[in-house]
Amino acid sequence: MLPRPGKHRDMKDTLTVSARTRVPVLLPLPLAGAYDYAVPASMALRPGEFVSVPLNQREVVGVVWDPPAEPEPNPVPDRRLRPVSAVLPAPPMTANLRRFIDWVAAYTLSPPGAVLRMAMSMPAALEAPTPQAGWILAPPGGNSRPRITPERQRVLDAMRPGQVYAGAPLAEAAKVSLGVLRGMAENGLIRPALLPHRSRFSRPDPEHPGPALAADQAEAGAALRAQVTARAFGVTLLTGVTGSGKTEVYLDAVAECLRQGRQALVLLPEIALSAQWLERFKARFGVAPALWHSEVTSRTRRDTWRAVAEGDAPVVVGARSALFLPFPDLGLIVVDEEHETAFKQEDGVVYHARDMAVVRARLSRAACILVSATPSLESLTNVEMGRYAALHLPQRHGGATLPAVEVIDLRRTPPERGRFLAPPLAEAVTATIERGEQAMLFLNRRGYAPLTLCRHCGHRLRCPNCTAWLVEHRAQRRLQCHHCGHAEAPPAECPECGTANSLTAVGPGVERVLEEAAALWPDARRLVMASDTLPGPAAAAEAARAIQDREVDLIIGTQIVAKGWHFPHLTLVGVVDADLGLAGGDLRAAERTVQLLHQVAGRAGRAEAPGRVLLQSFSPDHPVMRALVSGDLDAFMQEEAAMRRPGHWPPFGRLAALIVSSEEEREADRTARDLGLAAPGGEGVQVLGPAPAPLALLRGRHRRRLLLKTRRDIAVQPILREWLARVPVPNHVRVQVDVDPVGFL
DNA sequence: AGCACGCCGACT
DNA sequence: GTCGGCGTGCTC
Repeated sequence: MLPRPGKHRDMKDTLTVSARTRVPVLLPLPLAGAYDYAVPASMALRPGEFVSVPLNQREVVGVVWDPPAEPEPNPVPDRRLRPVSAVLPAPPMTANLRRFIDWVAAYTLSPPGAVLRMAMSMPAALEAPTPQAGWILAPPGGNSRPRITPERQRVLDAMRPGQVYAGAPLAEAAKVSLGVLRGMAENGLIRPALLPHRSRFSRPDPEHPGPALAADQAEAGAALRAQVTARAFGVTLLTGVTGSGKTEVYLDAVAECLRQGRQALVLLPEIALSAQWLERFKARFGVAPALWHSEVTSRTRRDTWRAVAEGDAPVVVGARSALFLPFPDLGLIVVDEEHETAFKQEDGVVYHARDMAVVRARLSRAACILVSATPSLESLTNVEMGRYAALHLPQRHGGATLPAVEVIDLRRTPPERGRFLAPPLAEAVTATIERGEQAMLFLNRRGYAPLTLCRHCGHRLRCPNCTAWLVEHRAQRRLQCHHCGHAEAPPAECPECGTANSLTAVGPGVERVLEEAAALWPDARRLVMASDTLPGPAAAAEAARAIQDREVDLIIGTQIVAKGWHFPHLTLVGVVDADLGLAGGDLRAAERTVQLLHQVAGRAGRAEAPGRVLLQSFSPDHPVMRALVSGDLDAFMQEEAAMRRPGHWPPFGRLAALIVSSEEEREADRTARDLGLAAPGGEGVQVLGPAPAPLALLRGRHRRRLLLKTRRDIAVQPILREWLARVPVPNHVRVQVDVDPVGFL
């Protein structure tokens, strides 16, 4: 019996062009890899194309991925493949962004689709840019001669050949209704056409007369420009104290990148994306850059994504997620405040944006500039090893000098009982305000008090879901957990022993410092700056303006005051608790404290008036305090290096953390123990733990932690992959992998 | 990540 | 007797 023609054709297709009729499609879902789909004969697909494909009962947008280097061991048979539904009218994803996504997935041990999802956080951008937005004159010579009414004539008179008109203005100009236009379109007199899309992103002008550069700035700028002109990968660490003009120097490199016709990306920690920074950009280039961060609304997100993909947004300034934008020709990535831990994404795909920026720059053959007044030991070590170039700006400009830093020994001059400002600090604030200058009190703790205690039985109010105290927010009359969002009303009596009026606030938060300040300086104009008192960039910008315009005498703030601000009349900074960040066994506690307090100190004395910084501490001899007083951060970092090198701690070795978590404590313990028993070993490989994670209970999940530490020349990923494959993980138990952990998790 | 299937409590 | 809770498992 002859085969049926249809069937015969099917087989021939399968046999002869199967290699071309099957494509891998990566979906923005946490699946193990790309799925294969059949390509309809009418469709030409290349890697990078955005496509819509069926998945289960729904349609999902994905990206045609590259064929695997070696064929899969047991592929889904052709017959079971479902066809690609449609190709979306969007610029295809470039090969280098695809390589970047693969690289990040492999490095962080994340499913590639989870990484792809970060590059697809703008679904609407993939649709055709609103079709039929306008009208154009149809070419003459149609078969039928439609009737030309006076109304239609007026429309024809209002249009010039080849030009596209938006409907509403055209109808208005011709004094007709929109219905007339529709009728004319039906009769072939006019045709729908896309309006030439006016980009909402102005091109920054590299030749715009920006601020003049001092000699040292110009020299550093020239070195960076040369790196951009080379059109090759390279990393430079740009350092210099606050006020030395690092921003103007790297903007000079951005200008060079624009002259080269390539795109530039500036990454900032979210909180440093201030109005003041944007002003400096505008001063240099005449226009604002495209912005990309979590608060950019969906419409702007869509337009920005599309503009980036089409090369219409030459400069993007954004938070870490901007790394996954579809730049077709990225020539420069700047990571400002490169030491900031905010660059580390802790949920979902766990990655460090500074490190991934270097990778994306390498894949794009772009220059990369890491910028900081207080560079990370990682970057300093990379300079020392010759992997990164280094540029340093030694002096402050505008005649300003570095502030004098002193420690107030809280053991010798303690504050009054129940107070938190020691007499020397209070006196300094009084004197500063009396001189008509501004003072700032810094305390990196929100709310009124970090702990509430029963005076009768000693009970402490804890979060029911986390290993954490509830923080009192007196203004809102709430007790809050800063880890899970749990909030409750302050109880009238102790929940443990039932004693009334026995609960007492222990320790200060900014609200409590404000209370003390109100008592000490009732006439001073006070302003609290914390993430919960400044909801959004507009409020922050208004606060900054009020401070610049001297409407404020005393600023009380958490770490959001540390970055990106220029307060010209601020001459005194008091750090209420300089020891705060040092508690806990964190590897980088000292480094981070120095960086944060140095940044805060840098707020003081930026204009003519010299600045003064007072650190309240119980351990004035701690290396951190000594480093801040002497200002010799280089020596401090060398001591840090000397402490970490012998044990192969980062950056002299590699670290990966496994966080095992479960709602059932026993399950978490059991899986953590099993992982511990199956731990890899050998020369240069060590596993620490399991141990309760620093937050042993978080959001109702019990957490255990293991740390894998290896020599620097040993990659952790293959070891982790084999290790995890050996240990079965029960349902409801999660094992989160964190390669290069920072902070304690 | 969705969306189905599947097996146990309060309703017309 | 059904509607619906969300546990678990699959998607080329």
